Amino acid sequence: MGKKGDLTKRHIKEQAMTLFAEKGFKDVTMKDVCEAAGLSRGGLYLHYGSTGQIFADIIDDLMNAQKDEFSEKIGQGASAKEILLQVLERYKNEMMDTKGALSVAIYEFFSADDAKRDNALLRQYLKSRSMWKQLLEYGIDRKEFNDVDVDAVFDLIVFSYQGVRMYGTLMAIDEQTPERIISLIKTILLTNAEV
Amino acid sequence: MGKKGDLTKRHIKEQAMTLFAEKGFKDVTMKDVCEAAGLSRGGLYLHYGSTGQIFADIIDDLMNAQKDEFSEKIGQGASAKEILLQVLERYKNEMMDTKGALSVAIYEFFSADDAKRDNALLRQYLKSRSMWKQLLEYGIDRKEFNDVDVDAVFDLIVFSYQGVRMYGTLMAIDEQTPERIISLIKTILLTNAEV
Amino acid sequence: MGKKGDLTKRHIKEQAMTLFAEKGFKDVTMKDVCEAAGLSRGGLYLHYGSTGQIFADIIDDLMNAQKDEFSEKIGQGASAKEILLQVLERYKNEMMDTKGALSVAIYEFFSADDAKRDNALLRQYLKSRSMWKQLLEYGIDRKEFNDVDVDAVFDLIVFSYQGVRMYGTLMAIDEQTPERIISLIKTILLTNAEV
Amino acid sequence: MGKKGDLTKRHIKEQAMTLFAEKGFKDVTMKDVCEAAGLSRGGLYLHYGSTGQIFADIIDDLMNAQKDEFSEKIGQGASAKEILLQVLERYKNEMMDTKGALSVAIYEFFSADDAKRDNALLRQYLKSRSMWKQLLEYGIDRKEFNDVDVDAVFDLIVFSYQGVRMYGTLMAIDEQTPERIISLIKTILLTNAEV
DNA sequence: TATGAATGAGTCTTCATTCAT
DNA sequence: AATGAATGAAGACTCATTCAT
Repeated sequence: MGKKGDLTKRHIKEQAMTLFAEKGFKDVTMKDVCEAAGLSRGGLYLHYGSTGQIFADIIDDLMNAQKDEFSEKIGQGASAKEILLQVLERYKNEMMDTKGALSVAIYEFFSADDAKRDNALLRQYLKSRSMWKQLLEYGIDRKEFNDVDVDAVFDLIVFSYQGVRMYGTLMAIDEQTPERIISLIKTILLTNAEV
Repeated sequence: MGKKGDLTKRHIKEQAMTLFAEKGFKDVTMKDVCEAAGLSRGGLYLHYGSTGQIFADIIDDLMNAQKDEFSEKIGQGASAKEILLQVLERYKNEMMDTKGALSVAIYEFFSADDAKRDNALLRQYLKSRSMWKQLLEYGIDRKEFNDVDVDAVFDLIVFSYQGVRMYGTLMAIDEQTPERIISLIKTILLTNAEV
Repeated sequence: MGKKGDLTKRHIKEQAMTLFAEKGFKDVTMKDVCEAAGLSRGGLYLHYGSTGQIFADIIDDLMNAQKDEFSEKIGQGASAKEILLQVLERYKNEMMDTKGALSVAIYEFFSADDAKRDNALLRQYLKSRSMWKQLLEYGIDRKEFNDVDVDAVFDLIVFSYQGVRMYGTLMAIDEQTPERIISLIKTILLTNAEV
Repeated sequence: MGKKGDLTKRHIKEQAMTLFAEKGFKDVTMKDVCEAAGLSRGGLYLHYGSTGQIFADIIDDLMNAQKDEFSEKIGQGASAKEILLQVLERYKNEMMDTKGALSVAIYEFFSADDAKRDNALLRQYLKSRSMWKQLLEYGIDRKEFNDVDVDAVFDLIVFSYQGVRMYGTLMAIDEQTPERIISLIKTILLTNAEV
């Protein structure tokens, strides 16, 4: 527990994350990581054999860090609308945070090699879907949300969100865009969308 | 016009396009293109100095090939709903066409280097936006569409479309997803969406 | 026929052969060959992808260069004893030529990797065997040689020859050794070995 | 004597021997030995500074283990022919034992570097020679062996033996070969070789 | 004694790019 | 226009070796 090697690994991941955020996945070399982490060639290879391993480790950490943000609140009988407004607010901010880190890298990483694409992303998507469905059904039950096609709304939310995030790294997206998308989603869900 | 060099260039672009579709942008080398095009090193360099030039040329061709599909029909007084259903049908098919070519490469190309992101994508986005706004306003005018926030609906359509296309290259997306998204968009726009 | 590339290849093989003779197979690096041949890194890789390929090519050349030295003379009805004495004389000289080139390298090369050992050496051995058997049987027929076990004598000749060549590269072998071995072989074969 | 360090050294040598037998000398790295011996890098270096040291140590052990197998029997007035047949039987078995360990490694080790070839092999050769000469002269004295050139016969025996052992690691040698060679040697030595 | 993290040198390998023909 | 040999730089990867603990 907590050996020296683990510290170094964490340090490598932190430095590498910055690089991935800046340059995407494919343009980061082991040499880059060495220099960023202040490690020698051999020193880095002691811990990771490729940028792919580093990236996969980072992704793993991120995914494990993500928890179900809805369940607890639903358990406490919170208002579905409140929960929704909160998460949409967060989504909006993330959509606007263009440099927001890893989307480019993730895209390159998972598109690189069939071996990688297997699971991680899909698992993440499914997890997110089950969370959202729970919320949406909860809201519909409580008559807080309109009686929509839960799957459709989820797909619309998640893919428009991802679309904006990705295109935001490629071109200057109008600041109003996230705003507008979020509003429209509210309109779809909330009966009296006096947002 | 129509010199031999242009023929060779076209041939190079065709072969390179296949490579870009397979491997994305960053992983295609000039060497790859040489081999694919059956040209010698020197021969290729006579026409293009880098994969970036080839790709930019390809993108250019694609964008120039895209014409305003709505204007004409609107001019002829066609039904807004009909126009909408047609284009959404096309979008749906494109969303399902996973290998559908260049999205990965485009993403890598435009995310690569600030110099490149200039505006090609943005121009494309704006062009698309003005086309859609024209259609949407036309439909609202004719009472065929609900009285929605035109900009918001456009953003929702285009970014959810792009989101699906991109994620479709990263993971196995449920075949129903494009279906559902398109239906939901219809619901938003069409008063009696008995789709 | 006779392109520039072939000239370069020959040049590479010549320079590499010197290196292999000096250092054996495993200690010669592609870098060594580059420098010896006066070629750049990339230049060498244009022609050969590994020292193994170079070595295999050299071995191939050597084996193809080797011709049946007995057949013709036998066809001319030459004296078996004369043919024998000539070839044994050559063997003796080769046994004494310690630096004599590639034995170390050959040993390392063929012992390296099961894939390589398959054939080349065995084929060479079998070719040599059939040549020798022809000579020995010819000599026995003509009553010039004693009525020996042809296979046994061949094995004794070839393996003692190889044993001396190999050990000669490892330690200082008595100059008389080849002499003695050759004489003994003559005694075995020739009825009145007043050699 | 008999310290813990000696135990570790013996353990290292045993594990390394396996590696040398498998891969020859040049391809075994200190890292390999670490892993095989279950030692850390630093731990191994405490005992040996290079694979050369380990190998030299192993060779030393082997040579010291070799004792004069003839003297004693000769002293007891045993039959020369019996002694001969026994040792030739052993040689035959060793020739057939292809994986029989260290010949490749020995060859690479002693051919590697002039510094190493000093004399270990030569000493071994001379020791073996004096043993054999003693036996051969003993047999000739007792009229059990033909009156051969003792040095010549020794060289023939030892080098054909070594030749077979070495080539046996490079190519598939006919199982009959050792048989035939040994028989022929008996024929040379024994008057009535009704073997 | 022993550990294992870290260093740095050496080699491999692949390309973008040039140039004589 | 086109060829393809050649260059040289960049990055990958592996070890021998050291050293703080």
